[in-house]
Amino acid sequence: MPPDSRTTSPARPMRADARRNYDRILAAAAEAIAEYGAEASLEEIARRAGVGSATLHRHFPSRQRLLEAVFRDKVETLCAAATDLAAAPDPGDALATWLGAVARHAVSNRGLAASLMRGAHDGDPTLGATCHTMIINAGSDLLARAHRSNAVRPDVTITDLLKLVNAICLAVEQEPDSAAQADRLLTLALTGVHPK
Amino acid sequence: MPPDSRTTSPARPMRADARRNYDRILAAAAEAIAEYGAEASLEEIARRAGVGSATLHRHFPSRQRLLEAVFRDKVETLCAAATDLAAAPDPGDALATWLGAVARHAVSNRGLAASLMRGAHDGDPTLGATCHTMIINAGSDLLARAHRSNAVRPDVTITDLLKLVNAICLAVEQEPDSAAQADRLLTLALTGVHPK
DNA sequence: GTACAATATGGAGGGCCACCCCGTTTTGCA
DNA sequence: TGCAAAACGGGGTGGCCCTCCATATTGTAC
Repeated sequence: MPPDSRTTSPARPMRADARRNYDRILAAAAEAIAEYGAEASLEEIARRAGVGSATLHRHFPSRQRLLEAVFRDKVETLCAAATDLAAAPDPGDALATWLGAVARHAVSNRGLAASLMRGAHDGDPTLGATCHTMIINAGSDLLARAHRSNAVRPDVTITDLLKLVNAICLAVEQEPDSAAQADRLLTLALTGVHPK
Repeated sequence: MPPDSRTTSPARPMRADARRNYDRILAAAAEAIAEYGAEASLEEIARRAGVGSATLHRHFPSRQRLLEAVFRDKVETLCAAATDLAAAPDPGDALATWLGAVARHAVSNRGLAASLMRGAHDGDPTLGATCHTMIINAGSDLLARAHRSNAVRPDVTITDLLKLVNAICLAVEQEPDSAAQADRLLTLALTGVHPK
């Protein structure tokens, strides 16, 4: 969803060339991030997109903005999954399943975890719908249900859980078998280290 | 412990000027890392130490090497703590206490967590005594005792636990109340999310 | 179809960085 | 005290992020 669509009220529609470049940059960024992670060189992205670096910076004033644009649809998928799982019979299982899905996405999209974790307190509180807040909103309902059914300790917050998930993903990101490791550690963290 | 001490067999002792610069760089690095974290500029460190950047690079061929030298004594403190705790009455508590200490150190020394996590698989398997392996060795005994007393599930490894601790520290590193957050999340991860 | 103002572009350049080359200086031993 | 070996560091290279501004493109009003 480029920031064009005339749903966003006061902003004029993008000019054709602007939109074309916006899309190219996004595609190049997705490619580069998959290859190098969230720290991919912005100049390299501009080069791949065939635009000048100034154009990249005009469309995306910060790396964080670019990451959010790249990951937006993945995040929307996760939010949709949360909505689906809200109807599952066991609220505790539903929450755990969803957290697992978050971990899987974060692991298979290098940089997503880092992107999800930031955005809360560095700059741009003007931008309402960051990946960070979208995910938190999506998870909140799932956690509320789990709380109500007493599947989760009342003092545990959604921020706690997401921080844990993202921390784990960040930590295993460059291991060879990161998906398995993330799953293993997440399960460990959710169930604790004690036997049984 | 600069790599001088004539205990290390085949290497000649360092020349006086080399050793002086080595120490200066180390002090400047500790200062800069405390101020800016593990990503502190190497040129800035050389500048503070009053040496040329080439000298810094000669003594520490990679950032990782420098970090390890800076954190070595902190890591040794942690290893000593592990030895002490090996005599504690409750092996499960001892392990938890030690992991808490690791977390506290990692949080109060920006960059330590990242440093502890790397070193396993990127480059330089020649260098035997990295922070990483030192910590793992220290924790292994504690975990073995905990396993024997059935305080920890048998499939949990020390690598799991340390990865968890470091992941948490990495994640909360730039929050304002990182120490409290790290402690909270670590407890959560060790005990699980379920009530009671 | 044309003219023109608004909009978008990108190359060049500044400031910062990691890392390396190599002529010069310092050290320690004989 | 002489001198080879060891260490030093200024300066160069190339990469990065980001900004300025002269130029080119676009959409629209006529």
